[in-house]
Order: sequence, then structure tokens, then C-alpha cells
Amino acid sequence: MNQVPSNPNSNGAAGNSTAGSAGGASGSGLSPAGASPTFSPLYQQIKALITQSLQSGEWKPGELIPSEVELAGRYKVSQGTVRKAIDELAAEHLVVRRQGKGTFVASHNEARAHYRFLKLMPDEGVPHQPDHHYIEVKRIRAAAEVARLLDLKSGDAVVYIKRLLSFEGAPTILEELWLPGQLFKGLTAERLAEYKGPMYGLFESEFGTRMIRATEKLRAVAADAGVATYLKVAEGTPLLCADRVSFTYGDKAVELRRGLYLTTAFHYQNELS
Amino acid sequence: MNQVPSNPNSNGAAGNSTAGSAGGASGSGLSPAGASPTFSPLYQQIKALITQSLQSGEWKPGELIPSEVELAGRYKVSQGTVRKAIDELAAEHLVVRRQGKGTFVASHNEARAHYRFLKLMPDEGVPHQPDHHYIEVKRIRAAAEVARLLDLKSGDAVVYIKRLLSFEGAPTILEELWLPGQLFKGLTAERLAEYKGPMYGLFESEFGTRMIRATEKLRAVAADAGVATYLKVAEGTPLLCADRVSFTYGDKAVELRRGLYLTTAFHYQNELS
DNA sequence: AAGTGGTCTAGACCACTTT
DNA sequence: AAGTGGTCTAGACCACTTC
Repeated sequence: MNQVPSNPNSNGAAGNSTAGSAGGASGSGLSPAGASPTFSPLYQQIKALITQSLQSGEWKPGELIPSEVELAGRYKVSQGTVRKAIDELAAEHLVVRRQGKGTFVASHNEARAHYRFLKLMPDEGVPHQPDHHYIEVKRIRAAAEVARLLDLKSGDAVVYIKRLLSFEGAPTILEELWLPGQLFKGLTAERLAEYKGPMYGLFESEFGTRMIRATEKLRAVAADAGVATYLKVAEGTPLLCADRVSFTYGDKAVELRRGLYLTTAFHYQNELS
Repeated sequence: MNQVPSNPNSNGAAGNSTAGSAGGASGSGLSPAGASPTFSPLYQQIKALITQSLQSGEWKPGELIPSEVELAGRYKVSQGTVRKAIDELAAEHLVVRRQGKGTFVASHNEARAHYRFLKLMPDEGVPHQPDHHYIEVKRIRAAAEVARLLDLKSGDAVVYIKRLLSFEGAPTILEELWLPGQLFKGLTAERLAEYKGPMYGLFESEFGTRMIRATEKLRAVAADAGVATYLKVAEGTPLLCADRVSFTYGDKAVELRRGLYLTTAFHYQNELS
């Protein structure tokens, strides 16, 4: 993290080898010198420093981060370099820029973020907020497969959640979740049921874990007897099955989720671009 | 297209009101003055001019476009402004940058592009190229729904294609397509069958229509008798149904596609980011 | 008026590719 | 050596928000 690729300045102001030392100003424990010796552009190093401040909670979701000018001074680089770093963070939805106001830490407790991880849309009309019914919330031991995907040891504590989501009275989504017990200690059915807003908003504001991105594998499956009862459909009804792995900062997997979607009046909306 | 937001130059070189006149250099018929009077940043205007050259075929898929320096001279703006325009075009996959070589028009006839619109992956192992079997290729008249989605008139000519894709002998995808007859005049089963590479590659190189982006609606459905025969499964087997609308330059819809995927050994891979 | 992000310019040098 | 995109700086001004 200490090397700077070059020093093309003739003036004395913007000296080199500064990004690393400036990194020390970001507070918490940075990994010491002996890291990977690969070169990277200055703006990538700045981006990494800013990301560390986000991850450490120095700037929390919804909060204003320092201005580009201030960050440029702090890291001893030009505003343009800070700008390019923040541009990429904004493209990854880690921060949100607002002209005239500043740059804010992205939060799932915002209208704009609500449909980034909820791709099920009604075939007709505008989306409504679903009713949540928590069927089961308990702490269990991780099975081998769950442990592998969450990078835990087999038998480690895991929070298991099973819930049913209904749109205007129509049960539509049956979901199971597995979360690392370590990260979600006080998570109970009550906390979940009473929380207004998206589940990821609760995770980020109450448990300090913010979901950054996710991968999903989609399949068509037949409803078994138990599932059919919850969704009030015939056994064997085709359902859309979405197996999700969600990641937080540092590409660390922190959630498994299996969703079974009844797609008679809803569809999974996707953009290929 | 003629206005330039401001003229912050004190030197005489980079004059104003030049982007518009430079646009005339791109050859084909630009829309005259009376367009919308909304302001837009210079780099957005440059981006629009470059996009027009892409759309008009001045630079074809796979070809090298002029260097940033040359474009800056042509449009009478700084290299940085051209750079920002091309940055966005690269982010939208309209062009591909290669350091030291130049900027190229993106093409579906490239390994890198093969999996942008083909999201079905094997559960195990690496993806293989499927075998194509064309069941039906004919010209028909557009039904109301097809006409509406393709922005045609009901009854206009449409090319209809039905094909079966198999991976290592296992029939997996049954697909139907509807294409505007106007744009795909010489499209026959022979042309399709003999073409090596992705179908979108054929469309762009033989018919001058390049797919830029698409939307998909995914549902789980039950295989009916006909579909079950093609895919060699029992009637009622759950299948993943993907209804796609593809767009070319100018957000013009130019393809409808319904894919039925057998997801016992395959899944639809999606990234939420 | 002051502060923020957004745009634009000009010039330098680096990394990579080709000649 | 020459040409390309990639990085970095410095400074100017614009658009928007707040005080």
C-alpha cells in the first residue's frame, strides 16, 4: 500500500510516498508493510483507503463523507485523483454523490436502494410492500455446505430464518436464510418482525454488516408438499428458485438465501447490459 | 446538438460552438437545428456524435476507431473530454479499450462478449458450445403483442425462428424468436445453421443490427406436451421461462425471444451489483 | 457568499504495443 | 522511436445547495 507508481511532479507540493503515510490517518489497524508487492495506480490506493474507512465504520451508512478537497489534502493527492477513486466507489454503489451537498455513504435504508436486491415485480401495476411473516428464526450449527459457502467451519453457529412474504394477501415468496452467528448475535424474530423497511437495512444499521453485492443461481423447481401449503398452491406447481450468496466489504460472503417465488402474477426482472 | 454549455477558455484555441459543426464531419444526415433545447455537457454531446458514427456503420464492429487525440482534434475539444465520452461508451460495452493499441468497436464475434447474453451455466464444469438445431424459420405477420413490443404495426412482416439447443447431446434450451422482417431480409435456416459463432454475431455482421442491451422477465412454467417432447422430459416438468426484449442503438427494440430452459443440470447465473 | 460536486482544459509522464 | 490508452496534476469555471 505504500508505493506510488511515479512522481511526475516538478513542483514540490505533491510529493510522493504520501498515500501510504496518509493511510495511517484513517485510524484503525491497517495491515503492515509486508503486503503484496504489486503496483497499482494512485487512485486505486486512495479508493482502497476510502473503502477501509467505510468498512471500519468511520463513516456510517447515510452519513456525509469528507469533501473531495478535504480528502485530497488528507491523502496529499490532487482532487482529480480523489475524484476518480470516488467515481468508482459510486459506480459500485458504495457511496452516492449529490451535487451541491456532498458524497454520502450508501444505505439500504433509502428508497433508491430498495429494488437492487429485490427483483420480483408484479406483471401488472406498481410494486407494493410485502407483508412479512416469520415462520422460524433459530440458531443452528452450520451444515457442511452452508459452512463452505459462508467460509465457516462445519458446526459453527448460524442463524436460520424462514419467512413468507405476501403481496396484498397473496403468499408469493418463501425464503430461507443462513447468516453467520458471530455477526448476527442479537437477531431474533421480534427484531425482524418489528423492523420497518428492508431486511438489509436492519442488517446494516443494527448489526454493522452491509451487503455490497450478490450472486444468484436461478432454477425452476416443483413445489413439494410443505412449500405448497405455505404458498397455497398445488404440489408440483413450478416455482422459481433463487439461490443467493451475498457479500460485504472485502468480498466476504455473509448471507445465504434461498427464495422460492410463485411467478403466476410476478416475474423476476433482469437487465442485460 | 449545437450548444456548448460554456466557454471557459481564455486562450483562443478551443473555441465554442464547435462540437456541432464538427458533428457535420461525421458524414451522414444529422438531425437539423430544431432539436430539444435542453443543455447537456460537452462530453455527452461528443458521446452522442461518436455513437452516431457507430450506428451509421462508419466504424464497424471489431474495427479500430480514431485515437483520442484525433477525435479531440476533429471535434475541437480537449483529449480529456473525448476520454470521458469514450469511458462511458466503454462502460456500456459499445467500445473496448486496449492499452497501446487503441479503441475498438465492440463485437459479439469475440470471446469476451459470448456470455453477456447467455446466462445459462452448467452446475458443474466449464460451459461448452451448444449444438443448434433449427426447427422452424419462417416469415409471418406480426400478432398484436409482437407488433407492440417491436414497435411495428400489427400484420407487419416478422421473421419467426424456433430452435433447440443441446449441450453435449442433452437438449436443454427451446427458443423462439421474433425479428422485424424489414431488418432481417435474407435470414434463412441455412444461413443460421451454417454460421459459426453466436447468433448475435451473425446479426451484426450480416444484417448490420447490433444488440446493445436487453431486458428479461423470468418465470417458472410447466412444460406442455410439445415442449416436453423436444426437451425429452415429462409433461409438467418445471422450466425456466425467459422473455427477452433486445435493443439496438437508440433504444430501439429489434428482437423478441422466449427461452425455455431445463434447469436440472444448468442454472441461470446472475450478478446483483 | 461559501461550499459541494460536475465539467473542461492543458500538459506531463507512464505502460503497453507496434514499427 | 512513435503511437496508443492510462494516470496524475493544476487551475478554471459551472450548477446546485445551504447559510
